[in-house]
Amino acid sequence: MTVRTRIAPSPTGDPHVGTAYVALFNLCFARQHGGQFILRIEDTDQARSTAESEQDILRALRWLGLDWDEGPDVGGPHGPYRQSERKGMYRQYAEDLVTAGHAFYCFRTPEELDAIREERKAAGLNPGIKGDLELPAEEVARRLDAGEPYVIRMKVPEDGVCEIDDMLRGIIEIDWAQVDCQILLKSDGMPTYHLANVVDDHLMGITHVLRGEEWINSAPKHKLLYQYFGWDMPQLCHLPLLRNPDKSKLSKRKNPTSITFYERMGFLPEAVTNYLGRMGWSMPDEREKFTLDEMIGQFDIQRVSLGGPVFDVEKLRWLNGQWLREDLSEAQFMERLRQWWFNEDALKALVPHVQGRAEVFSDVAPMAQFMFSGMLNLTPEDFRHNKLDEDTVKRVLQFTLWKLEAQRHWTKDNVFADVKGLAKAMGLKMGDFMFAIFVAIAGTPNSWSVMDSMALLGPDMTRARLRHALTVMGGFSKKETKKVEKAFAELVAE
RNA sequence: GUCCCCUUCGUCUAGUGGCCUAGGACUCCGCCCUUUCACGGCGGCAACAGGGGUUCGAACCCCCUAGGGGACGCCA
Repeated sequence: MTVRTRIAPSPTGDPHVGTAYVALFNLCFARQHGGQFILRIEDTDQARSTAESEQDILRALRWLGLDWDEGPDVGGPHGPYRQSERKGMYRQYAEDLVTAGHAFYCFRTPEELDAIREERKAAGLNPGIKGDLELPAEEVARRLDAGEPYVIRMKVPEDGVCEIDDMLRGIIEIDWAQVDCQILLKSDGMPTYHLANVVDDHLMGITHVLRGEEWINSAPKHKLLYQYFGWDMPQLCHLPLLRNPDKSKLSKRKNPTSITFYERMGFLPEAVTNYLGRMGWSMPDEREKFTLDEMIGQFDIQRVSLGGPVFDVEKLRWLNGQWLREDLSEAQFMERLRQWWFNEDALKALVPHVQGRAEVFSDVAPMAQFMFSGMLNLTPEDFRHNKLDEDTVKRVLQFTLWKLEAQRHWTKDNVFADVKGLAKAMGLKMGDFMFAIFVAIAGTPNSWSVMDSMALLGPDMTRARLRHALTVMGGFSKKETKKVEKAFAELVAE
């Protein structure tokens, strides 16, 4: 048995707890059955997937103790999508399907497709693309010769029902009419997820796939591809999605979702993994605290409950407290604390800032406390400024947050450039602009360079504090948000 | 809009037809321990979405309704 977790870097590059969640269950399932657990990082969209963001995910999983087996295509820049020689391989598979009559060349432009989707939506149909995309053979040949850009799409039955066998949900029926003629090969010659997914899983001998519920609707495409190729299909299992407190799919706007945030916050990896294991799953004896090995030992996929669990940071904190108290000796506690943020390097980075400001050592802890804190205790009054009104202060915080969310290379210089650019675009003096940022990050406007603080605190904690500040300020109403988003777009465009 | 998935305390969950007067955990409240706080101990509040079936018997099986979520990209 070989089980794989497929990992795609998130658009922001943060290692997402949802990724770890799926990985955990794949790992437990594989280990429980004495099988292999393989990781594969894949993304055909080079713009959002960098070698760095891939490494960040691997590092986060390793931190959580989710060790994987070395498979033929283990993560990193060596993932199958990345290898140019394999680009040709995917093309070959796609063209084989064309030859066999299971796929066809399509020359429609994005504009034409949009029009078709609009039309279908207006007619009350699902907007998926179906049929009438295929051209007569001569026309295809003519356009191919003319060098027109094209994609390869798979053919899909017009009607009938596709049965998907899910390990937890039983048979799921989906009408073929709901399934569109999925693009297999993009016009740049890269495979889409759907093609690469099936080809890779087959080549790697994957027997079981545990993935998020969001994939249920594309399962028919995958099943059909297996049939077209004449390959055995892996067993599918769709896990529930982690949720925000408002029940929507877990997202960073409403919850900290980055694994590195929890690391920076001072959670123990054992506790985080333990907590993820309690999401939609329970030990037969219902105990709350257990190690990864204990979970593997007792693992039974049938004990997964299907309701989407709400990720509750409160309970995670409690569980972490249990680990801290019950599983660490004093020596171990001290050592973990050191490792966390009282290590040589972290303290060394602080010295240049505190040495010039302190008169006695007892000044150090008060002025540096925000470096060792999670969310700061702030009130709206803390943000009152003698020149800027409340709305402007909120905009400063919001714009900075948005700007920094897009920042993928977290260095002092880059952060500085982002902030300075914004201040200029808003027509504010640096000093006035920075006020709110200081309060949000350091809790007071009287601190050392907030750029240094942000660089030291890292992207996760910085963004979290900006979000927290915005929450303290009461945020924006729905209507305001629209206006503010527009203003930001104009600002950035200039 | 179309389709798919889901539904036990506010939250995480136990429960696979009688063991259910529905159990545990987080949160909250009270009491105890304690020079304070925390930890710990004890106790309390709090749920089977609604309606129909099937059955001697339903949280559990079936149907309908409602609610929530997801998918509908040259993203994954």
